[in-house]
Amino acid sequence: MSGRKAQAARNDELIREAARAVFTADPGAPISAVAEHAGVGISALYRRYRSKEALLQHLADEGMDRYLAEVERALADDGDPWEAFAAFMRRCLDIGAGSLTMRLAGSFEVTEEMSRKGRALHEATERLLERTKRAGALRPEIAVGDVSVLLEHLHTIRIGDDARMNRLQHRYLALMLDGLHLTGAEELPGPPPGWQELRGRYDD
Amino acid sequence: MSGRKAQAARNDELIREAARAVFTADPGAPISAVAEHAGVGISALYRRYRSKEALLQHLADEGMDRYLAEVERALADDGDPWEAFAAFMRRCLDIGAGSLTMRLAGSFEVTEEMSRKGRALHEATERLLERTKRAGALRPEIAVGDVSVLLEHLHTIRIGDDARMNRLQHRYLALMLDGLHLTGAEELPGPPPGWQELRGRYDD
DNA sequence: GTAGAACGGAATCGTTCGTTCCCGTACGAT
DNA sequence: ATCGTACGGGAACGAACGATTCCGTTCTAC
Repeated sequence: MSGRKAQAARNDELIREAARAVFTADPGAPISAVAEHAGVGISALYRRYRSKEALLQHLADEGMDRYLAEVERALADDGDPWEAFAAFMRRCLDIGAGSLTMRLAGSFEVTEEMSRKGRALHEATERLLERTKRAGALRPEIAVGDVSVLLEHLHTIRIGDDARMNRLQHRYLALMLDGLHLTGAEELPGPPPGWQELRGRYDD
Repeated sequence: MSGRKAQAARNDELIREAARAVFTADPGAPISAVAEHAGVGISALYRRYRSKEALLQHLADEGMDRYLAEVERALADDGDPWEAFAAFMRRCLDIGAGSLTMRLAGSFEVTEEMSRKGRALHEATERLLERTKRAGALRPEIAVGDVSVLLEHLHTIRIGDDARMNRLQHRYLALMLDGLHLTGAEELPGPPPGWQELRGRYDD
């Protein structure tokens, strides 16, 4: 329980958590800010990740996994399709899923593995949207890219402390969900953002 | 028409325009990017503004004027109140009003004059919202702070070239307007962002 | 032709940040 | 209790970036 090994194990977690929090708040944050937030020294960080880029890759990869888990959880939900979708969006907002990866766009090399995950994730989201539309609960013109953009931008709302910020993010999510649920409304302008457009930002 | 004086006058405009474009795209952009975008040298810039901060102040101030002009134009519109409000939001989106000032938050000293304008602007927006609500066209829980946050964040959507970007911004504005127009919906969570909260970001 | 306003852009001077290095410390085997 | 060692803290180093200044050039007005 105690001892160097225990501290090391605790630090593993501490560092992952701090990195997620710090880079979500500010994708361009210095690595020293992560160490500080985690309450450890810089070398504890470099012992675990070769470089800042390696840490970012790890974070993005982990973020994709979390997001995928949420989509699958929503797909497994047999209740009201709209409520399942809305709950999915709310959870994504809380855990930062679906946005970290995109906010980090351009700051690291994209591995083949991540590309593959990205596609899988895209398809799973597509299935969720399809199901919700079939139930007549979601505007038919909404595409996967819309979900990405919406989640990503909800996370950029950063006012007040963490609790207040979360509350405000949910306020605007609620507003958008109301808009998304409006199946009878006039069609939205412009085509939704496509796969290419969103991925394009990684290749700066 | 030609000559140094003419070029100087042209540069005045060129520089203002470039600064607006560049800092709207990236509030942290280097000053050399503005010069480059304007097609002038750096000294042309420093001849007009004492420092970067002075330029930012000028820009923010100008942005407030533009925003105020839009609110007043909307208040002067005697047609359908909802349509007047929606058109107001669309115009703000196009001219970058209501967002530049906030995106620059923290990067310069706020003058007393700007504080005063800020309050005036807040009150004018309040009147516009009130009128729209009285017509039963806007959710009653929407506050001025909501409009600020919404406009500000719509501008952070930056995908593709300028034309595409603008189109996407309008796509999400349309979605939100549908949400805002929904007077019968369940109340949004959390209190709206207040004057203090929004201004607080200037004092970093 | 010459003084002087405006320029363009290179040089300067800080600052910031990723990464490396060195040292102190506490664990755990003897 | 003690020594070897792995680990973490944080100062030091060097590169990159960007605001500001400086200097030589150009073009206008007289």
